[in-house]
Amino acid sequence: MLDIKKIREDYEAVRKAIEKRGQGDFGILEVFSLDEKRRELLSIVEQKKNRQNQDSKDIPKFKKEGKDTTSLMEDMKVLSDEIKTLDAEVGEIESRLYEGILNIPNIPSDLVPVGKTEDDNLEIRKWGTPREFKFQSKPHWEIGTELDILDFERASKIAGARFTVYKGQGARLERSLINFMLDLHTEKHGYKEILPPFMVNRAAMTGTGQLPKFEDDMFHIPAKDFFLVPTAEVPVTNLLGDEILEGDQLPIYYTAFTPCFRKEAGSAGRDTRGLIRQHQFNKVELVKFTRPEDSYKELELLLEAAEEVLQILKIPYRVVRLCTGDLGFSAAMTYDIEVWMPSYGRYVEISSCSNFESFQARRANIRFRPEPKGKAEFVHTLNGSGLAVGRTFAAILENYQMEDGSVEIPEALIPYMKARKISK
RNA sequence: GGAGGGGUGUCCGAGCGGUUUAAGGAGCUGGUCUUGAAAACCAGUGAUUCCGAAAGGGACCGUGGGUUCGAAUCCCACCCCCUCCGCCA
Repeated sequence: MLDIKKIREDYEAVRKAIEKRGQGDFGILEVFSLDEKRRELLSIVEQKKNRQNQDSKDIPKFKKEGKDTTSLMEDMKVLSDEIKTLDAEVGEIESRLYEGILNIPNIPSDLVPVGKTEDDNLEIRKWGTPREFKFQSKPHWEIGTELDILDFERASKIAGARFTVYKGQGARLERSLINFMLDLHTEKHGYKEILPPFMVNRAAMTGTGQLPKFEDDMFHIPAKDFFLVPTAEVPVTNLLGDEILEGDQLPIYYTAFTPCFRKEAGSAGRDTRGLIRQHQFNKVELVKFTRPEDSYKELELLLEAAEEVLQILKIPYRVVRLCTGDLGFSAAMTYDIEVWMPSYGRYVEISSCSNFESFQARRANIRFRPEPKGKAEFVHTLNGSGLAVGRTFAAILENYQMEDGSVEIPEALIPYMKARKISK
């Protein structure tokens, strides 16, 4: 959520910045005029309320003095009705204003390149060299099926398309990756491990920006009006919602493993095979709460922590900075880490590391005191995948496949797997 | 799921239709006293939010509605916490 004061005072600049996303102005003018209308009505109704407050003190006083209060009460009735009408009008405007401002995306940072599609993203760096296969390499879904560690057919029998069953060493590899990532981030990078609920309420989903705009992408549990988490970002960021932190508590680093649930409503026909696009996938997430002045420095550190997973696993990747057209709704700036996927013959997103600045903090109401007794300010929130586990699994199968159909285990995972390779 | 109890300011806690601009206490800040500290005493004290340049005003007693001239206080719905029963890993 943007600061309404900023829209009010700096309307043109905000509108221009939003339009850099290339998807129109998101109704910012309506928000601007609703805000004006609201303040206009507010001063009228508050004046009337002041009079109501003053005059209603007379009633008990007069009654005590034995005076007749009938005519005063009749006047007050009229005033009261006026206030009710105006209050309803203000309420109506406020809810439209709130709805409107919730649907305006974040302002892209100046560091974000202006562009339309992912082709305009800025490559920052590459790590590792894609392996050249001396045999016909296979896509991970074939490797996994042949080794009987992935079972897509039975998954679709019990659930449907875009689900997977992991079996045997496959299940163990997935579990090993989760533990390896959590161990790395907690032991080396100073993140505190969180295991949150996998369902959250509407307020939490609104706090991080998934609602109201993207309700169709989420799995909803009508019985309790809960949503299955689309990413651990939602429960973990909202963990500190409606709190005022002390300045010396910052920065706060959290890491969490959760499954993630997404409808993938708009991606019918894309990545239908394999682990790349599933309704349910595992992810280890990194979340930070920082002082505003530190957030971009912290973003670099968060990105490096996520990159280190692939470095240790020795899988080639590159880092891109998303352009304005590819930037997510809530983000001010995002780096994607893209892993080399031989079956795709290109780099595929495996992590998205973003600085949301105060956009989520304002929605979720997460503040801190810069000085011990000072005025509370919004923190900056950041998060990134560290990493998407299913895609890491796929990348290992493809990048570590052997000619005989077996898969070598990356060195760092051997202690977790208690095996050096997966074979039939 | 059933039956009770409860959600009040930084904290504890009173209030159950109108001098409540939320009692009292703790804490915090300043002062008096003291060689210093503690204690005692005195004074101050919404770390909330909205409008406003300011003065000032509005809102806020779990959340949302309602009744009323007037609601922390009455009514309805919902959420959360506690105790007991049922069910269950």
